[in-house]
Amino acid sequence: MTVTIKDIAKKVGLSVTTVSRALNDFDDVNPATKEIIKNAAAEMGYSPNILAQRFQKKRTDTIGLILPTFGPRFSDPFFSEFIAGIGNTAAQYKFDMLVSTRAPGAEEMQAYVQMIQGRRVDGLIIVRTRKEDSRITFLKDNNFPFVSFGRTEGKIDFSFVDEDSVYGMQLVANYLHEMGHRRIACITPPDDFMFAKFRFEGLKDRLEQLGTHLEQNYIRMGDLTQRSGYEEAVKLLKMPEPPTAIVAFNDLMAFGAMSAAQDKGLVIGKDISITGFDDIPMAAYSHPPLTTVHQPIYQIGAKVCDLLIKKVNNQPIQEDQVLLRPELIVRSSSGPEKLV
Amino acid sequence: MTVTIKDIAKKVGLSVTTVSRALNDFDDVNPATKEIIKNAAAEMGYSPNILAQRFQKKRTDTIGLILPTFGPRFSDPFFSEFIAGIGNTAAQYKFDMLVSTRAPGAEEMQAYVQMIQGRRVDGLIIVRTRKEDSRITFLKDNNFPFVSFGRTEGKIDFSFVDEDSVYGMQLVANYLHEMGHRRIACITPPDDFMFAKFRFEGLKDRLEQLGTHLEQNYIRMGDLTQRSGYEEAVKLLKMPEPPTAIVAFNDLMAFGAMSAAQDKGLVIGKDISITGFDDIPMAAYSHPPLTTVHQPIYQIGAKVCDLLIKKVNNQPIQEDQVLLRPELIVRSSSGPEKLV
DNA sequence: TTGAAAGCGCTAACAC
DNA sequence: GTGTTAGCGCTTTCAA
Repeated sequence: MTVTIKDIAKKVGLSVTTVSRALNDFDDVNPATKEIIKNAAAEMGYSPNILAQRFQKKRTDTIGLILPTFGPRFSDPFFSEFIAGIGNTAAQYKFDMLVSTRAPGAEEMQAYVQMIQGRRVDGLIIVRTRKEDSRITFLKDNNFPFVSFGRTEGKIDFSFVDEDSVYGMQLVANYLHEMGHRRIACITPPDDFMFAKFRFEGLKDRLEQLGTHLEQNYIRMGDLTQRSGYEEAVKLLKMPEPPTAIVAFNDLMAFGAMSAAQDKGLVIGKDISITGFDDIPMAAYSHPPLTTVHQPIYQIGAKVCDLLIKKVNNQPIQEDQVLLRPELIVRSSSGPEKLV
Repeated sequence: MTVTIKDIAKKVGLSVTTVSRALNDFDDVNPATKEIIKNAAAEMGYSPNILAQRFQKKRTDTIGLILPTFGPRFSDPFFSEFIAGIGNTAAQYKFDMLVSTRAPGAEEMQAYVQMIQGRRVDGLIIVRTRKEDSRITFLKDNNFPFVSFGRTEGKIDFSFVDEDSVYGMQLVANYLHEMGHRRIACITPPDDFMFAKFRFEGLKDRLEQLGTHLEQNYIRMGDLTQRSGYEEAVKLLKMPEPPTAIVAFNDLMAFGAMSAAQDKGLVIGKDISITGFDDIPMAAYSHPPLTTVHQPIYQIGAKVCDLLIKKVNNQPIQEDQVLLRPELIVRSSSGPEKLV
């Protein structure tokens, strides 16, 4: 039998109310009484029934995260770090984190519906925003607290943390152009991902400002996995006039592209330049180390979580739309242009 | 105002009891009545208050997972896939998944204490078991349902799913020996990880059976990250008589070791053989593709979750100690011995 | 087949 | 400073 405040009340000969207030450190309880109660509680091994507390307070002290997955082998180092950022922050606030995994689509939306109508969580975190994001529309319509990692198309009237991908890609464009590259290809994810759009814009527009055109057949679409980076790079390298630089829109695809180039016997950083985006820990230890745009994923996770919990708690928030400036990390997967 | 069964009862002119039973599909309710109630519920947009249900039933319908992390950059592709396996299975059972991230140690144990004494979850999943695993001792002592991915030292009287790492490493040993390798090094994680112990045993014992000795200074300790694989490999390659094969105990460290070898100008698979363990998706797309032992992480996650939920639900379980036979995947990071 | 009533463990008006 | 009382929304005896 677990011990309840009623048991404590009986033991110390006080009412449950007093016990409750003492345990919650209300200041209208006699310090002496408070101590008696607390001692008794400790002695009896009392710990509150969280289910009862939550039910009573209509609060779950839990935030939710629904990870969009593709296929069964969902293996993205990006997410584990993001989760760590959220999880550790949540723990500081004594919040729990509920995680679901769903492929984008109907089932995913259903998970959102369940989460909010069952009030399983007090707030939600959205990742990998899309141009028209039905998740966000839904949460706004239902007036449910959420913070997203990423923005959407159109007016943005919600809290988010995002990296300035446009700027990040401008750095890449500047860099490659400076290195003499003109035949530049890219591998993007499907462009309804908002970050894909920003990254593409940043790259294309800046290149054009610099007088270089991003050719249509140099634009390939992948799905963020290493495999697709490999496959698209193979196609690019088979072209009669292959690119001298490949800009992958995330590190995983960049790794795949590197493999493809190496399979062709090319020396990366010399014969061809390849860049990534994200700077996952692995990027520093690939062969060769990857030139990429750094994204502080852990900190972003922490910030998103912080904003959300403050929101849920009705704490004041100074800034609820955070745009971070990324940084280009030049490593040896890139270098001066060399026409093959 | 959210709608409750009381509201429905009022509307249809029946008691809350009947409404409750109808909604839960009890068969002692007149089918006609049942339909009326269900229609009303749907019409009014009723959805049960999960908090109340849970409180009442003393069940959370939630399973917990506390991920052991090291340092802030916790980026292990292994875990995202494992989480997906658990999450998708949990969803089928309509269970939620609570995830915490803690560095091993005091804080971690505290998280376990909180989880179980607050009854935040109905059951827990343990990952990366250690030789003497205080988490497992604790859960057993408290008679709390759990299933682990991995075993411990000594008598194992709890449910687990594990891969037969001993066997997996025997495959590696056989293979390398057959390829002519005699100077074989390995990079293990700290050996209080149970899987490290098994993998080490499998490698060492089999090699000895084959007449090859695993030399003491060829045994390096890493921390499962790419970085440490790199660093330890650098040391190995600097030795007067470097190994002709490096057996990394997970893929991430193998990748790091590959980088180190490549930095030295070695051609992997020719000048030196490097093998991993896990077969994360990336292993097939590294350069060169990694020879490794396949571990069906997604399925393991799914199985662990399945066992745990069955246990929590008191459903019959045919086999609660599952040992899977791994498979060696030979790719091009390894080949015949070549003395440098 | 249906309803009345109790209670899960906790918090919070309100009164004393 | 402390106690009385009600109630959160639901399930579940038990009786009708």
